[in-house]
Amino acid sequence: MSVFDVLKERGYLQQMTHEDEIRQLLEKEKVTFYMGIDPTADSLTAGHCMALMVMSHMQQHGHRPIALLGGGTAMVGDPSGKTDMRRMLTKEMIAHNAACFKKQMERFLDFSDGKAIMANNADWLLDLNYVDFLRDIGAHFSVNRMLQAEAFKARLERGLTFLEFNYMIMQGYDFLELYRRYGCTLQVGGDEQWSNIIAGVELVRKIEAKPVFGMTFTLLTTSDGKKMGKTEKGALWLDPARTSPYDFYQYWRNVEDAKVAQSLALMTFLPMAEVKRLAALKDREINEAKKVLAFEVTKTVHGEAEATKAQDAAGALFGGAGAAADMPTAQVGRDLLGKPVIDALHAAGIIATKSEGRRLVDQGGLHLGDKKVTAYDEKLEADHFKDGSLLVRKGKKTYHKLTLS
RNA sequence: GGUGAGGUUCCCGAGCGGUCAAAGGGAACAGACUGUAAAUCUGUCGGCUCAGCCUUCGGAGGUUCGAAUCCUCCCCUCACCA
Repeated sequence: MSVFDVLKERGYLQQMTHEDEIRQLLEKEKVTFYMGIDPTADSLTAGHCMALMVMSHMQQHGHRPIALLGGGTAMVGDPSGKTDMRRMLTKEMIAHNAACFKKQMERFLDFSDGKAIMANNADWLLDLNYVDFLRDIGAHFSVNRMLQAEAFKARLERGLTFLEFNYMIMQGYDFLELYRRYGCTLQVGGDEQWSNIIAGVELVRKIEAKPVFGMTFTLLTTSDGKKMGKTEKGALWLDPARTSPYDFYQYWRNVEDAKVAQSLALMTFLPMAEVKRLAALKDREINEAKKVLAFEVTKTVHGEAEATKAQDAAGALFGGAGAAADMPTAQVGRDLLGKPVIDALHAAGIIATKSEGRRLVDQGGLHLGDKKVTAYDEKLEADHFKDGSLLVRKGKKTYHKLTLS
C-alpha cells in the first residue's frame, strides 16, 4: 500500500493541486517534501501532531521530510490564521525554539543520516535585496489573483497591511528555495495554508518550469468547529513541563464521542482494522476506544512509560481507588497546618484566589480525600494526610496531590 | 496630513453624572443528569481581613459632594479623503 493510499484511507487528505500526479509521484519516487512551522514558541502543540503524523507516515514510506521553520516569515505574520500580528523573534530565540522542536519531532521523525531535514527560511529571507526580489519574484505574482485567496477575503474587510499581504509571496518563495536547495517537490500543510501552498507551487512552476505539488490535510476540529488540541487554558503542549503527560492523556481521554473515530485514524498509528473496530463501539463502550486513543497519542508524544503512568493515574482516580502516583503535585509548608484549607490551597497554587476557594466551597466542589469541604474556615490538619500526601479534588476532574514540606 | 468613529471587566458588547463591580451574550468554573462524552437544567463568574472594604471602564490631569459617564492634553485602533 502506498503512502497515498494510507493517507487517504485514514482521512488526512483535504485538497491537492494534482491528485493523480501526486499519487504516481509518491508511488514511484522518493520524494522530498516540506511543511512549514512557525517558531513562535519553544514547544510544539497537539495541533502540530497531525502534521507530524503525516510526515511520519510519509517518511516510513521512504520519503524525506523537511521541517521548515518560519524564522523569517515569523517576522511578518500570517494573515490566514485568526491570530494577530506576531512578534519579532531574535535569532537566539529561534535557534532555541528550533532545538526544542527537533527534540519533540524526533518522536515522530528519524533525523539520522539526513533522513529528515530542518531548515529555516530566515537563512534566505533575511538577506534578500528588495529590488531584486521584486523584479525576480514579485513579477510572477498577480495581485488580482492573490486577492481571490480565501485567506485575504476576510482580512480585506477588516484591514490588511502590506506587510501581511507579502506573507504569501514569502511563503511561495520558500518553496522555490527548497526546490533549488533540496530538490523538494511537494509541500504539505494544514488546510488553512492552501492559498500559500498554491502560491509556492505556481511560483516554482513558472520560474523553474518543473512540476511541483501541494496538498493539505484535514484540520481536526471539535464539533463546534474549534481546532482540536486547544484547551481553554491555552494550547495543549507537547512539552511535559508545559502540559503534563497526565493532562495530555486526559485531553484525549475526554474527546467527544463524535470525534473518536477520526482522532484514532489521524492521531494514532493503529492499523485501520483496529481503528474501525474501536470506532464502532457505542455508548458506554466507547470509553474503551477513548482509553486506547489517549494511551496511544500519549505514547507517541511522551513515550510508553509516561503513557502508562498517565493511564494508571487516571484509572486510580476515576476508578475510585484514591491516591495515584502521577498527577500534579503541590506542596504546602507545615506552618499552614491549622490554618484554613482555603489559605493553604491558595499558598500551594491549587486555587488562584481565595475567592475561588470560597466559591468552590459554596458550590460543594472542593474535596480533601473523599471528604467535602463544607465551611470556609475548615482547617487543614495533619491527619488529613496519609503517608505525607493528601488528594485534593477540585470539581469533578481536577486532582492534585498535596504534600507537606 | 485632513475628517469622522472608537478604545468598558477573559472575548463580544450595553452603559453616557449618583440606584455601576458595571446589562446581555459567549467562554470558563461548580452542581444536577451521565459514560472522565455530548446535550440540557441550575448556580457562580475583580479582589479581600466579605452583610463591609479595596482596585477596575486606553493614559495623565481637571470639574463635581459624587465620574466608566463632563472638560483638557496625550497614546492607540478603525473608516473615508489626501
